[in-house]
This record gives sequence, structure tokens and C-alpha cells, in this order.
Amino acid sequence: MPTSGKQATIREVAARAGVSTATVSRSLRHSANVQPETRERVEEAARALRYRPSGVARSLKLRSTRTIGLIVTDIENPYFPQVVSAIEDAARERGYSVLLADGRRDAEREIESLDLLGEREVDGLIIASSELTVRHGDRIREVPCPVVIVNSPSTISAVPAVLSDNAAGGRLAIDHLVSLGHRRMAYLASGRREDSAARDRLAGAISRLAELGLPAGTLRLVRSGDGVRGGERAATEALHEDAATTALLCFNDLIALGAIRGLRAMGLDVPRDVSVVGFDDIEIAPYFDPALTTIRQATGAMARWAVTSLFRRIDAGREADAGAIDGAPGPTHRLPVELVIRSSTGPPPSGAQP
Amino acid sequence: MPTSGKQATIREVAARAGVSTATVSRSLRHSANVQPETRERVEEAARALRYRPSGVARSLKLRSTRTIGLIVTDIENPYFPQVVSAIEDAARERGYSVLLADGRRDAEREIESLDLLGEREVDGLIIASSELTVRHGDRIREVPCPVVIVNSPSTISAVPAVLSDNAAGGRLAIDHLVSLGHRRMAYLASGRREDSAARDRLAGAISRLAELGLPAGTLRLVRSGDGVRGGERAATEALHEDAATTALLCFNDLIALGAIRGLRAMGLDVPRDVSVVGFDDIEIAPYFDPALTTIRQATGAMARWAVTSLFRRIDAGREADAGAIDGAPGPTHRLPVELVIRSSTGPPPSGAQP
DNA sequence: GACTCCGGCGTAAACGTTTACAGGTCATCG
DNA sequence: CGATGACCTGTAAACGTTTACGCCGGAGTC
Repeated sequence: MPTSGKQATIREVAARAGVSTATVSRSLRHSANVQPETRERVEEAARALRYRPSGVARSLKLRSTRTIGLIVTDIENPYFPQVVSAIEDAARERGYSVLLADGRRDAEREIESLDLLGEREVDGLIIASSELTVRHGDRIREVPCPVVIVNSPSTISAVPAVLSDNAAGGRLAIDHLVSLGHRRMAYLASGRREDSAARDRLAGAISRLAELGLPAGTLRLVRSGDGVRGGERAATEALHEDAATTALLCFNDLIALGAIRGLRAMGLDVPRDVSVVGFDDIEIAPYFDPALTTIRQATGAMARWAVTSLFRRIDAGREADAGAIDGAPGPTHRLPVELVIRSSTGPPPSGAQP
Repeated sequence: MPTSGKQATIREVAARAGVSTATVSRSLRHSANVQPETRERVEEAARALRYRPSGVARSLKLRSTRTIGLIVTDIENPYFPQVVSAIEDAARERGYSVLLADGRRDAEREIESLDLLGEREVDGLIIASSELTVRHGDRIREVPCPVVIVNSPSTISAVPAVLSDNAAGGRLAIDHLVSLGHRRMAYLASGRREDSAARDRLAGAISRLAELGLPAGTLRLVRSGDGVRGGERAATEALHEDAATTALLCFNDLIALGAIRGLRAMGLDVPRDVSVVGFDDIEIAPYFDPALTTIRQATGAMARWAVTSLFRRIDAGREADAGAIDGAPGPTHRLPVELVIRSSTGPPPSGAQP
């Protein structure tokens, strides 16, 4: 360790300054009711001893760690760092730190993290995952602190959730593609079946198709693996199943990126032969070639909503430490999404049979 | 909160099971020397009361939080999530959690984080940043726990560091470009001057140029802003300064992506008119169009090395809690890098004047 | 001059664990 | 039959803070 020797405690500071530990605490903390010269002596002693108060001891006494837990499905998907960054920022502003747990696309691991962070006594917990299972729900109920869900609707009473209006996103994408003239499309879902976002986006797309009077077969479902690689495979599969497919609607931008690569490997051009729509609008989406048409999520707003809501509940719990304040099921807050048209979509090839 | 009422303490469990708190602790922890039926009673009581031991209290008693701090320069740069993920995984394997602080590309903020995490009494600290200033160094020395540096060489005694052999990366890139025939190139650095990785890569490139007997002016330095946007601007600038530039060597893949976009906006083709080399080999590098030629870092190995080294020091500190074990300056471990040739590089246009 | 009031400070009790130490019971052995 | 362990379990003292309470002395009031 850089500094040698042990950490000084408040007791040693008190001894050196010739006061009691109470006075040290008062001087260094809220500074209320302590004579200026006394405080000066205390501060000097603290400096001399390189005193650093123990956060652990304080946490124990105050019954608050000023830490929030954050569980994300997959930190390597560029969508999540945006969420993490916004949450960490908002938390830090309030003097909170963030304990991060990466699910690595593994539901079991997410559930483990729930326990782990619970034992660490975080003051609040945000779980950003679009595939919450029943087992997640059971464990969330057991977590002894306020929880906010990001990316999934809330199924649990008194646990609020915030997510994008995924169905609306699906509808926007369909509107865009259909108006360009596409009639044979495939939806490249995420590999995991429980994914509520994937389901909602598909459901939105299908319902819009129905409203437009198009047959259900207009959009086929193709399960994809995760990430870029999954998209690559799924695109290949989609076009092998039906070579006349003219548009691919992808669960997220990473899959869309893979899909474009897959199409290109088959000798197809995007968007001339096949159009591709992504979801998320990750940072590099506009820099990709072709620049990705995608559905933009209000990621920053989502993160802020989550943090605000979490802190409201943390503060409420601090004052009146009763349990559930009302029995109502947690509110689910849906944020609007936006279609961003770039160059990965265009009209279908003129020879395309409908 | 999902569960109403307060948390049960070890005392309540003890009371319910009709034993002392010591026995409860023994039953639930190492399970040594306690009669099976007693333990059964304790476990039952714990279940009935939904008892969860307080990590904070344990930390206080054991003087260990089983938490490591992780400071990263910019979580939104896809390079860092790889590091975070690998570190979190290795830490979790050992029962540790990760307290994350995002520097948001701001050195001041990184320094703040050092203090913040120090007060949280993390057992160890990893700082992943390629621009450590003198002020960083001063603060790192004050941190009361083992520290490992990722991405910068160690300047501080007893603080080990692990990073890629950036100079070798620069040399590899130059070798590649020169052998393709390029003689007018620009290096697009990061915006921040303190960046040691940027410096080393440039230094490696320059020294290789000298070895090859090429004039120093062969590679010009252009300062770029951060991220994709910065790369876009820098590429434009580089070609305005010297329209005959045929290759761009970029500080990282994000900048390279931006550069390609910038070039394209000027009507130039990559790699026909201008070649582009990145650095990092982020996940999407091969999926970009053109697929990015880049220098691959051994990110996973780096993260594992950091964690291993950190835990060795944590464990050492636990046994013999003396300070600096030896006065030697921290070892700096350099990992080899690898040139990955894809399609963003090629020979210069035939008409290019040398 | 006795009373109250109040600012400044110390005393000590928490917060919820872990664990050294000691005590108590019972079987074993000389 | 007393001594010796082996094995469980309880007592209580930490770990480093914060803060309710109370004490003390000086100023103000009548």
C-alpha cells in the first residue's frame, strides 16, 4: 500500500486535538455548534494524522451505505454503457456510488447478483434487463431495499419500471418499411425467448401490419443469437428461408450490424437489395456504412427517471420507514421512441414480387 | 420496499433459536464446531425471520469490504466495457463486488473518484486510464489500499501497472502502411495531451519510420477530439492540411470510425484513396464497412493480470499488514499487441506523389 | 445574588457482526 | 474415582462511527 502503517481512527484524532470523539465528528461533519478554534485544532490533527473517516463504520451507524446497486444484462452491448453512465452520474451527484453487476447475458447470473447486492446492503437497486423471469420477480420481492426496473414492465407491486415504448417502435419501423414498399420482411429477434422488449417490438410490428391490412405472413420471425455474430447468422438464415425477403427488422443495432455484414457476405447490397432497421441508436449507428436507420431510445431520460424514482423511494423509506407505501402495482413508465432514418433503408428492388 | 418491516438481526435469530449470537454466527458461517441439531434450529430460525447478515457490520469487524473500486476513463468507449466485464467477472469469482466510477473523459473527475472510493474503503483499486497526471499520482499514493494501474505505465513505487505495448503497436501500423507504399501519413491523436498511450503509439510509429530511413515529415500529428465525432473532424482537418495524405493512423477505433466517415463526406474512398488504421479492435471493428484494420489489444489478458496482481497484493496486505513490501517502483507489465489486417487499408492511389 | 438560558463539549450507548476466552458436560483412561 | 481432553456453547469485547443526553460555565434578567 502506498501509505505505510494503519489508518488513523477518530479516537486518535480526538486524542491529538485534546477533545472527545463527539467533537471530532461534529467538526468534520455538519460543523454545527463547535467553536471555530476547536474546529481548527481538530482539522489540523486530522490532517496531521491523514485521518479518513471509515465509510463502513458510518454506514453501520447511519444504516445507509449511500450506494446503489446496478445490474445490467450485458455491459458489452454499447446500449448499456449509456445507461450505466447516466445512472452513475446522477447517483454521484447525490453522493451515491454504484456497485455494478454484469449479467453477461445470463439470467441466472442476474439473479445471483440480486442476492449479492442485497447482502451488500445497497440503499437501492436498479436492474436494467429486458428479460425478467418469474424467478427474477421472486427474488426482487426479497430484496430489502427499493428497486427500480429499467427495460421491462413492472410485474411486482410497489416496484416501478421505466422502459421505451417498444411496441410503438415496432409500429414505427413497420410504417417506415411498408411505406417504402416492402411486403416480405423478417424480424430478427434476440436469442432469448423471455425477452419482453423483443416481444413487444414484434407485437407492435404485427399489430401495425394488421391495421394496414397486410397479411400476417408479411413479417416472419427469425430467432437470432446475441450480438453482432448472432445477427450475421440470423440474416443468412432469413434469406435462405425466403430469398425474396426485402427488409430485416432487427431487435437491436448490434444485430442489425451483423445482419448487414451477413447480407453483404451473400452478395446482397444494403439498402438496394435488402433494407435493415435497427433499434437503440447506439453511438456509432450514424457512422456505420450504410448509416443505420434505427429506432432511438431516450436512454438518458430513462436513466434519469430511474434514478429519480429510486431516490424518491429511498428518501421516503428513510423518513417513514414503513414498508410498502401503497399496495398499488408499481407504475410502468413508457418513454416515447423515435424513428431515425439514415441510409440502411430504401425501396425494395423494383423486380421484387409482392 | 418489497418486504415490509425491518431486517432481522443476528440477535433475534439467536433468541428465536434459543442460542447465543456466537452460535448463530458459527452455524451460518464456517459451520465449525456446532452440533448438527443446533445448527438446524439456527437455520430454521434464520429462514423464519428471513435473516440476512449485514455485510456492513461484517466489513467493520473483519476490516474488509470484499469490494474493489474500478475507475475507467470513459465507459461509453466500447473498449472499456471489455475491461470492466473481465474485471467484474474475475472479482466475482473471488467473492468480490465492483464499485464503478466513470471518469467521463475528465481527469478531475477521475481524481475525485480516487478519494470517493478510498472513503468507501474498497479493498483494492484498479484505475484504467491512459492519461494519468502528476496529480493522479499524488492522490494514488494517498489511497489506503493496493492499487493497480491499467493502460498507463507505473510511475509510483509499489503500484504495478499493466498495459499494451503501445509503441510496438505504432511500429506495426507503420510497417504495414509503409510496406503498402504509403509515404504521406497523419496520426490522429486523442484530444488530451497527457495521454501516455497516444504518446507511446506515436513514438513507436516515429521510431519505426526512422529505422526505415524515412524522413520525419512522413507522419504528421493531428490532434483530434474524443470519440467518433472527433475522428470525423480530425480527418477533415488532416486532409485539408495536406490533400496528398494517403493514410491515417488513428489513436483508437472510435476515432478511426469517425475518420472514415469524414473522408467519405469529402468524397474520398477508404481504402482506395486513403487507408485507415485503428487501435483496440473493438467488437464491431470487423463489422464496420470497410472492416477495420487495427491493432488488437489483449484486453482480457490485461484485465486478468490486473485482478490477479491486485488480489496478490490484497492477500499479502491481509497477512503481514506492513506497508510497502519492497521499495522498488511498481513493475510495469507490457502485453504484446497484434496487427489485424482487414479492408480499411490498401496501397495508395497509383498517382500519389511520394 | 439567585434564577434561567444557552452554547460548547464530553460520556456513553448504540449500529450488527466476529471471535478469543472461558465454562460446562461427557467420555476416556490411568 | 479423579484427571484429562474433546467438544459445544455462551460471555463479552472489539470494529469506528454518530448522536441523545447531560454537565458546566458565562451571560442576561429580575
